[in-house]
Amino acid sequence: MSHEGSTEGSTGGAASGPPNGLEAITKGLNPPQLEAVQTLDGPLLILAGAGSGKTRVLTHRIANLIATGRATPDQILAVTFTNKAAREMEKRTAALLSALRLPGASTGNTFGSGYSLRGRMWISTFHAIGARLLREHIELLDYKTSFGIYDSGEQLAMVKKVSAALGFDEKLHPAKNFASRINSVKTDGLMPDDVKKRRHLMDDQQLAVFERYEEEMKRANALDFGDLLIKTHQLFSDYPAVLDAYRSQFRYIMVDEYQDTNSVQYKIVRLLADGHKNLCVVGDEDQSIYSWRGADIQNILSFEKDFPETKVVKLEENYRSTQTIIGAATHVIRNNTQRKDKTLFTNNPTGEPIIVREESNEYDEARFVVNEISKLFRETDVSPEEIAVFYRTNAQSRVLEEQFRSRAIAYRLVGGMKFYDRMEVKDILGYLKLILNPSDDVSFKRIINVPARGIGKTTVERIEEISNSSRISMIEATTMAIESREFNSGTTSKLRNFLNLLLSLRDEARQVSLPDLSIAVVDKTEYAKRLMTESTPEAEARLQNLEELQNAISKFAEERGEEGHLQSFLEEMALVSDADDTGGEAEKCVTMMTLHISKGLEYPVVFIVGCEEGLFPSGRATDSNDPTEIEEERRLCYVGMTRAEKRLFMTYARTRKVWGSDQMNPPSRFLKELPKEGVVQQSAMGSRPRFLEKWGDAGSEYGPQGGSGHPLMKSGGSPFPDYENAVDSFDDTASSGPAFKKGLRVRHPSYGTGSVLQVEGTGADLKVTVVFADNTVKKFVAKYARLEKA
DNA sequence: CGTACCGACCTTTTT
DNA sequence: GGTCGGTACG
Repeated sequence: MSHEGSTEGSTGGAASGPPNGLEAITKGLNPPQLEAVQTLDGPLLILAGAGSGKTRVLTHRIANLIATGRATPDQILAVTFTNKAAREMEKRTAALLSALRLPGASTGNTFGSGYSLRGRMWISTFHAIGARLLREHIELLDYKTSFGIYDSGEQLAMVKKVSAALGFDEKLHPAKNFASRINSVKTDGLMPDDVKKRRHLMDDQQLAVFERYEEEMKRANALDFGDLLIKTHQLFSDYPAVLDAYRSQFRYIMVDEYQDTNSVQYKIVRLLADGHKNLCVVGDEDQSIYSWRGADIQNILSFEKDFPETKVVKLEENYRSTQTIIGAATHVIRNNTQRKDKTLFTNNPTGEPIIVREESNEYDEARFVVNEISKLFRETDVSPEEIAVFYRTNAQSRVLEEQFRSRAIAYRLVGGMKFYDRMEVKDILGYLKLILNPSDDVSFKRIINVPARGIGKTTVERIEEISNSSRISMIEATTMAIESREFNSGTTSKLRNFLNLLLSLRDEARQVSLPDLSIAVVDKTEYAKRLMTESTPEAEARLQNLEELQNAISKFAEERGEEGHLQSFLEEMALVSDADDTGGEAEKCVTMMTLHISKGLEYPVVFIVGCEEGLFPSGRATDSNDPTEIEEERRLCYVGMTRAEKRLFMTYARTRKVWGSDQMNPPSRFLKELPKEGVVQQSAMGSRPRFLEKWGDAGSEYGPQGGSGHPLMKSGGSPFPDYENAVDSFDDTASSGPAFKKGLRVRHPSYGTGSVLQVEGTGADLKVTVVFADNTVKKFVAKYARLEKA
């Protein structure tokens, strides 16, 4: 932030550097940053701690590559993890180059005042790059250039179709399981033939579905997310001429967030970089949080082995956060074993203490967050867009939203339920997809009777059967069925009308612009008309969403000009997922998002809510007790904490409604891993002296902070209830936090209701013995058992 | 064939 | 508490 911004108008060239006032490129960089920016040839590994100016180094390095004449913008390939990061990097590089007034800087597409790299430099995600390359060359792999991209929902629909066609019962063999199995092998780059050689990866049924799935995807001329990478790799490995062309084009390659690359991405990078080895990867093993989707932390841990000549630069100075925050985050991540040796430090001021806050339930927790935010508005000059709230799961946003709304504080959600996840939007997109790609059976099934046109389930099933048995698309199957008089005259005429509708829309697509086409779809399908006759609030909202979609399409077409056609729009819809730049909404809003999405961002004030065992770390991680899963959760905690610049709040609730019933979870182990220094423990439930003993001497140097009117625990007090000893001090009538106590009536999701027989152990080891109605006696580890008060 | 209601299952995290 | 699939009825 403070170290940002490029300096203009410097004169004279550095001796080692290129001409034309290059101090702007090197100015204000610390020694390791400088080294990274000036190491241009050969393999380079940048271990960039959180907030160490990574993006700055990358953009300056790109500028340096261009300024030294090593490469023109289109000879640089920069891969980022999200589209947002790509845009950010592009913007900042362009600004820097424009400030340098480099020769050639004005030859690009220049919009307004800036130097634009759009269309010249390759900065985007692996998936987007794959899509772009495949658009160009996929005919080599026997697909059509108009291929569609299936998101996870469409992929699941396809798996369902296949699974049903093979006669699997959805109850016994949920398509979801097949889909996740398929995705898991595909992120490792494996296709059915590979799995045949590694039969431990799938059982016969899974393999059968996988094979048929691939066959059907091919016929539908559709690619899933995994395909975008796998086919790109296949293109390169099977067609050396293509590989050679791109090898010579991309003379310099950079990969950001390298710790989150999966094995296919790794192979693609290797193929491209193998000739010149001008490969720079940047990452931080402590921020690897995507192993569940195939990211392999080994890629970064063994980079030096893969490229023996590698130069390693460590960026360890953090410019973002206070010493307190860095100290605490470091203290937490130190508990991980899968790390490189890297120590984050900062020269920033000590700053305010971290507040750890106990609340009785998730509503109080949300109220606390909102109260603190109002207080910040009142007492400091913090503005809404400087505040972020992070949570582990999207479901947690609801309660927070309620509180924000009730206190009239503007907020925005990043990620989660996306605009184009809405039914009506997906319906219209379904039409658009089908127009472009008539073999897209998933879209066909989606819209054949939307809006309702009297084509029922039986008819659709019959069409699907024909499609399956003749291995033809459902559109073709429909035509065939009509010709062979499959259906009665009523159904036949409805089907004819539907096919004619599609034909006329395809006609339209050839003649009119993208925005006009989408208007035509809404129009000719009578989609909007039906909604208008409904005149319910829901229908009203849907109409508004359609309008919003129309606006998005118009905006897209306007921005992209020639490139703004149907295909590029659909591609963008499939690949851009962060619902981030929705107009000016970001202004004056508090931001809420999952911890995962927060990676790469920074905010002066950060709240991390729901710090409880079973939620964060997630239940999956705590249940499995797999140390690698816990370590990944811990990295997630580290990521979240290091987003904060000045203030950090971490909260937990004693009870929380999960799936409609109350659960009691102990505070997150990560809270226990915080240092004593610089952390203030607060509880909204009054002081409970017994808790204080456990935390020991401690004593923070900070005095108690005002806790929005709540009684405040003295710093040094343990927030971690020792349930057994705490029973007495809990006031069950005042707080909703029940403790296990002999005789307490409890309910278990599978065993029903019973009463507590015995309580032993403390904290995370607390065990509860319960006798149930049918006299069975069970002993639970309280932490894992989903016991609730009956 | 369409709609309205009931119950199962659900929760990680995302390109 | 919310979604999706299944079922019963109009």
